[in-house]
Amino acid sequence: MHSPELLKGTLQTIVLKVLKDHGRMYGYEITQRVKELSDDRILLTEGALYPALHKLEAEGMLKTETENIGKRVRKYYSLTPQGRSLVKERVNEFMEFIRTMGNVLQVNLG
Amino acid sequence: MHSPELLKGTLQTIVLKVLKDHGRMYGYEITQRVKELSDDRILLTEGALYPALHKLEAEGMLKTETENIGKRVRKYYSLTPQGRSLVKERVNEFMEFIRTMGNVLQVNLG
DNA sequence: AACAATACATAAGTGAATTATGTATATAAG
DNA sequence: CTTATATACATAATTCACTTATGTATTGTT
Repeated sequence: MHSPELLKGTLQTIVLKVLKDHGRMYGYEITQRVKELSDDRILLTEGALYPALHKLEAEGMLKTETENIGKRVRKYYSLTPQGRSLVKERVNEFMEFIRTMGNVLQVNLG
Repeated sequence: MHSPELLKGTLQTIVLKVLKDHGRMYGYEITQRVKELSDDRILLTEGALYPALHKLEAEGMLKTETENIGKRVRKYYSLTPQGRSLVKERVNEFMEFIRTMGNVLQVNLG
């Protein structure tokens, strides 16, 4: 696992980008996908993920559809057009941040 | 300026690496150097910097020398051998984090 | 004379996260 | 069969690194 400090501020970016790349997903699925993509290095906690999803939905960035799987309920999230813009913004912001950090730390990233 | 959320957790890494690259520096000098290296994108606040320096000193990562410049006092910080190890650790940690984020976000960083 | 820059320091407040707790179904193992 | 693990959601309490605010004082600029 990563020193979790560095992860701060990246949750929204991660959630949005994963949703963009994989389309319609439910919360638990997002945690598993991120775990897989990060080779077990990023383990999203439910206490962080669900509030983040609710917030993005309230802001109109995500829309939801509820599905019954057996007796269980699944809540699928997908990007709205607004959400699609936000992904680009957030990813660009992150890449810009990395470029800056590369200069400050004088290291070659990527 | 960057969305400051992303900066969280990078302060120690920045301070240590800048001290490694430039040797003996005082607090205000560090803020100016980082501002310059980041092209005005990272502006360290005193409220964050000074406590961070004090903590690193208390942990034996930095040592200090006080100098009188006119009637003003300057506190110069430099890395201890332990501090030198920590820099490598922190920078490696950051690069590893970037690599992971590259995989999760499916983008080419650097 | 007034303002900005230099130079340190610490206390109060914020907010995104962790940790803890709760509910419930499905499946594998023993 | 019953216990543990995985699936699936949700929210409240707490933490802690940071921002913001405040304080002191010297030096350089307009």
